[in-house]
Amino acid sequence: MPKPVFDHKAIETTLQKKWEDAKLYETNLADTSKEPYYLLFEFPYPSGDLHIGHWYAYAITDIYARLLRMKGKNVLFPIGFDAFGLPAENAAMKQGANPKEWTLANMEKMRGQIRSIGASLDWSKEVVTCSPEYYQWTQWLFAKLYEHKLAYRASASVKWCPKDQTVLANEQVTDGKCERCDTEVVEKKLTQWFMKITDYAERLLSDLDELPWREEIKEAQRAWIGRSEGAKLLFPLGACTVEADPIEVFTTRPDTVFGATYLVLAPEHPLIESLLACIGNEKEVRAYRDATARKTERERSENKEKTGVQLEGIMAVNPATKKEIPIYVADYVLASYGTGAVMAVPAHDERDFEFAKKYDLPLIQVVQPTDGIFREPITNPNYVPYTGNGTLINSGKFDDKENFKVFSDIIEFAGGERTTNYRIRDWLVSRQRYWGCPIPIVYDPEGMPHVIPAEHLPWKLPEDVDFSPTGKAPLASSKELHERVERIFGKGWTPEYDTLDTFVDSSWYYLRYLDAKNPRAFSDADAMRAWLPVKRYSGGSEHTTMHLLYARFFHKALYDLALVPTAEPFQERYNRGLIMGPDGQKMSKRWGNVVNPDEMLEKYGADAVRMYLAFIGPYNEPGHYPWKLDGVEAMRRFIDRIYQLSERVADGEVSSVLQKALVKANVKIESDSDRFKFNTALSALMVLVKELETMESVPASAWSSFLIMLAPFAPHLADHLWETAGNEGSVHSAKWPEADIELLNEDTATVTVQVNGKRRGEVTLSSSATEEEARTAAFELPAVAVLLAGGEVKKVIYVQNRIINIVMG
RNA sequence: GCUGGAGUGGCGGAAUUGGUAUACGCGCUAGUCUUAGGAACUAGUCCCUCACGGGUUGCGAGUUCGAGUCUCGCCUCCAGCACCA
Repeated sequence: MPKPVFDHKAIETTLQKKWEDAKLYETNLADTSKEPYYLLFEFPYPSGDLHIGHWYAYAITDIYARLLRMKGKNVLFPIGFDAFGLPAENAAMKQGANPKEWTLANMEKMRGQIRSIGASLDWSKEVVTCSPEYYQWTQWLFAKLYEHKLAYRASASVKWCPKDQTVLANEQVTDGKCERCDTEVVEKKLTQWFMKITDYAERLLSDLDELPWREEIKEAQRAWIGRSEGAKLLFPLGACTVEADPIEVFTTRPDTVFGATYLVLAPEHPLIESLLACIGNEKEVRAYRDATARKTERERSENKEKTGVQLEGIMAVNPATKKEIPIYVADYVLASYGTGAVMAVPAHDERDFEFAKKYDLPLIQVVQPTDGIFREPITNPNYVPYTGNGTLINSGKFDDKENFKVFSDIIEFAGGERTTNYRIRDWLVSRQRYWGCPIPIVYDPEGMPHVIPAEHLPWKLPEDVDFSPTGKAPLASSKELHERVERIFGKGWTPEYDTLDTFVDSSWYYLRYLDAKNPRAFSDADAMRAWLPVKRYSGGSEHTTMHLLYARFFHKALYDLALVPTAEPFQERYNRGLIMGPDGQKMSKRWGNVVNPDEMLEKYGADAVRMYLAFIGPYNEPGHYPWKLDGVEAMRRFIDRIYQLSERVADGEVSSVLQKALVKANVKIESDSDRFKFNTALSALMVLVKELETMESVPASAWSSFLIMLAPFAPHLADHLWETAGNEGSVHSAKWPEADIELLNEDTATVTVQVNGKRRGEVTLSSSATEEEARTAAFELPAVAVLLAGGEVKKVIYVQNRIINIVMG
């Protein structure tokens, strides 16, 4: 007779409908009788193709949501769509679709696919960033930031993606390429909208210390913010026919200023233009400037050989030595960092050394190493620049002092000031694309920007638009938008054509979940007080220096405007791993290794897919996991074994052995799940099932406890068996069994016996056995006795219930 | 190059945080059932050895009664940053 199997096709969708009809997962945010727990994952972009990775994101966090609910927490587990963005526009151009319709259709399709995995999501709070109900508040918040000078318009050299025909934020450029399409970016000087994230650099950095995030994530953010302490020093110009301010440099090594033998300006340094008139080699300098302007930053850094041109006929004065030193323009100095000018200390800086060698510039050693290690002297051709600490020489009155002890004194002596510099640049938020949130700004006839008053929000995205990207923002082609602006603001007024980067939309969506339908405010103050910060936030590693940084900035800015009650948005952060194709490669149509999620569900069922994903590895660290059918089949077997086990359920007493097994599983599932280690939690469940399988009949009460523990992992199977076992309601409304840890205290314990640290056997002792008793028992072991005869016992180490180690001479 | 994280069976990964290394699962081997199975079930499965034994957590040292876990040095992989002054 064939064994019965779990008929997932018939059962899973029926149960999902039942849960939804019962509104089982709609969280009452005002319910204060239970402790709130805000569990969040990064909301999806509606690309239209659901990836197994989506389920990995939702189904595995769902395990925890279900567990917490059964443990009596009021759990907020919401979902929405990050619905503005480029792919919609690209599809529009390719297939002639309308970006809005394309997006809405994809969302509808994905809602069904997401639902089919059986996650306990609260859809009633769904947030869609491209809906006017949402983006009016993105605009409102932008206006707030603008009023407080945290959003501003400025001309700057920015990164431009030639393929996507839009500017990009620095964070969206990896290795000189567009994050999205991998095209090499170029620099352009453009007037754009920025957010003043640099104002928050220090707090974004120092507040990391208090966050219980993985060091990896925190370090990546620290590196991105890139704080360095140093000084600003002024180098006045020598004789020159034009009146010019001193050249300001930033240095982290003011202690080496006596060794600065030349200055270098970045090719884009504004001073060069005003000096061109009084330098001897104007043509040459212009030519060099133009040549570097044509290169991308990447091309500049790839060129290992340093290049530059001296500004002839003009000198700067070293403020420490008062001596005149030459000035160069060279592209190894970046205009975007510090002051765009550096003092070169070739004796103690590798880059300056390289440049000085090429152009035969003088080296002055000012730091003498004191570590006693032999190094080539500076007069030797093999000299390598020494960048460490030591004793100062050739430094006037600072000679013989330790360099790091006189930092401040030297800065003062040279007339400079201490400063801190950050690598991070202001966040560029405007995009020359259609499918994004319109920037709520209009320009008066003089071209001055004005924020659009709140009564005109949502400032709607026009529909009569030519999407094709020409480098000019598509919104410029809208007749309706022009008419709207003139109608409301007057003749000669013009709209802002750029839209906001989607990362602006996603910087506050977790606030909107708390009051998703509110037409009067972006969120509810009481709800924010009760629910923020988000307790646990799960997402992808790729967002460490993008979304995660932006959202922290945005939140802090709102905090300063008293709009949110906490300084940080997310308490805990977990970066999830990646589900790869069966071949271990990233799933891609190009490799033909894309796993169709719907087929998996059809064949194995949602519970098997869920459990496979849970078991694949620890969820609290980002690994790369190939999708293996063998693994899914194993979970399918496990499900059927449980299903078959249900036929043995009968009335009866729960033995103490079984009781212990239940408690053990309970404790492990709880503690492992708290650490997002669902793989080991599930293994505890497997051990318990093995235990149950050894029994002729499974007592009904033990079976119910088991089903509750199974419920987070296999919600359909558990609820179905809960019902067939004759229980009331849904297993998902049941209470998690209280673990009686006392039961785990065994009367006896197996104690390992070691001689000189080597395992020689084990003895079973009462768990309260004294050292004396353990010793006696251990000495009686034949394997031990043999060794005892050959020597003298020097020491005995006894760890109760664990180990006894006999140390012999 | 700098910074951070990590190296455990054929594979994904366990190890109460210093106390029986390899849980759980995959794969593999043998068997049972079957006309057959790439189904299901049962048993075995770190390495060397017929065995007795011995060895094993990237490599080498150290601390300790005892080290996968702590310390130091090296190697390798992953990630972030990278001409950042």
